[in-house]
Amino acid sequence: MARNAAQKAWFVMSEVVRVRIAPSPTGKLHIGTARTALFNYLFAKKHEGKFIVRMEDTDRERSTDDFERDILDGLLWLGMPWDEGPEVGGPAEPYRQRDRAGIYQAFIDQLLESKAAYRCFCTPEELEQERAEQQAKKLPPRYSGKCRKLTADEAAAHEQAGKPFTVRFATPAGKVEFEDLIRGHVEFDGELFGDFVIVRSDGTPLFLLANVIDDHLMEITHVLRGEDHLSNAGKQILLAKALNLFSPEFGHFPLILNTDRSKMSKRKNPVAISDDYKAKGFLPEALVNFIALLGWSSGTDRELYSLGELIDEFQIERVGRSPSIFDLEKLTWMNGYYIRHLAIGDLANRAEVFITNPIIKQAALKSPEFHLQALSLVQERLKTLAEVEEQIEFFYQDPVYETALLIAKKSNRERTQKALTVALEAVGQLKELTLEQIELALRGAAKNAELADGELLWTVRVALSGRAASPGTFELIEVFGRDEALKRLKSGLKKLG
RNA sequence: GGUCCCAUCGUCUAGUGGCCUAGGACGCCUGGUUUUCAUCCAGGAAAUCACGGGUUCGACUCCCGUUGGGACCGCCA
Repeated sequence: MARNAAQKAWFVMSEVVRVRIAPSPTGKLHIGTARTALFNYLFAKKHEGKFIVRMEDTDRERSTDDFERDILDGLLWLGMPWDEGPEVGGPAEPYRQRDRAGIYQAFIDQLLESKAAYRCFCTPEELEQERAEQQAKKLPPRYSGKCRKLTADEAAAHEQAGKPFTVRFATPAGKVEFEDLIRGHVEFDGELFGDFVIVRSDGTPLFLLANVIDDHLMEITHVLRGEDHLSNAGKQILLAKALNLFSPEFGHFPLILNTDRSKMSKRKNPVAISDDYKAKGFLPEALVNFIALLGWSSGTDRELYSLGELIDEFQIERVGRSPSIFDLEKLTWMNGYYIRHLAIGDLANRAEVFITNPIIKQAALKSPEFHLQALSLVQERLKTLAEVEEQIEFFYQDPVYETALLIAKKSNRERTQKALTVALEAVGQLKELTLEQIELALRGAAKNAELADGELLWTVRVALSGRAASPGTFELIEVFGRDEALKRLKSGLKKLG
């Protein structure tokens, strides 16, 4: 636990920016947490500083290893590896609060000794009742400060009797003020905080306290987090002062909202990066780009940025103060944009996990060239990777469709039969299967048979794909090759009777 | 109930006193390219800048108030 001299010296000398993201593993990586992480990451990289992850798992009841795994994997997936934190270590090890349990006691003792904090013997039931009464009287729910008035003897007697106690901060009266990087001058009246609990009856510190101590020990220079922590900053500044510690700079981002303008929540929105976005076929590039725009803008008309470009352009002063609603439609558009701009091999790699049909999987493995060609034909119509399988299915399996679909809008059965017949002939006679030759042959065939181009091309396309909407006729023939194309045209003709 | 925060097209936003009869993006509509869909291109509708008062020669921009919305007030973080 003790840092060696070299590390200590390094800390003292460092003037670099050190920021942290402090998630509690009580749920999967949340959109809001991801955005806070991103802004911290961008801020750190922009200033050539360190991005640190600290797991705040003091809530043992709700914290799980699975959630921690999900959060860490999510950060990595989004492209934000941490310089210090779980699994990579660092000079301020350990980076999980459950492993730091021994660190906090000295600080708690210091607070108790200096009378900046006191033991509270009130039971949860008493407190709950007190709160209920205050609520009923429409008074602000705050601790009465009852145990603060206990004499040393009374407190000792309670302790002697083995009564469980929490530790409360004796919040000093007076103003707390600070300059928030995003909100500007902020001030609170200390009295309004009440004497909040900083240590549980089991002796473990609460977030408010552990946070301050760890930020100090980890030499955090800037605390950048959601606006829901704004009043906590006031409490933590007070706490730091009582402990004789410097407070970091603070910056509080506006919240991300549900459509009904309440704080974005699991109930009303898909918020889990892993389950709701990664698993649904969203690209990390799109998510990062989109999330960055929730609250931040460059001041120009530009909206498309890679992570690297974001690092170059990001300025904390350009983060806005008003909350934003998460717009899934725009994210989806952006995702499609990023998919369209993927190199085809890259698309294939990323789409792989979304292809579950064993027939397609095997065939793709067997002839990767064909697979790549099929993918490139559907690439521009994908909004998410999850749509890949449905889109390329007909390349691998005989198309299933209603006979009527073969007949183009302004055509009829006879003309369609004719179209298929002459198309069959034209494709059969094709010397080389280039887009140009295919088009020439098909259009020529239509002309000779006195058919509109559209009549013929539509039915050929449907015979090949089985779909009302699909990639173009010429492209399909080129990718399928003569034999497969012929086979499908024949089966189409047969359907027509 | 208290404290704090926020307020420009449906949504994300630009705008820091005159360049704004408010710009961009998503979505929506129309047209073009085209065998279909998608892409792409061109165009359009869409914000009395929440409201009311000031300050100023001049306010989306500054000040005050009102209204609306939100966050926080836990032995959660």
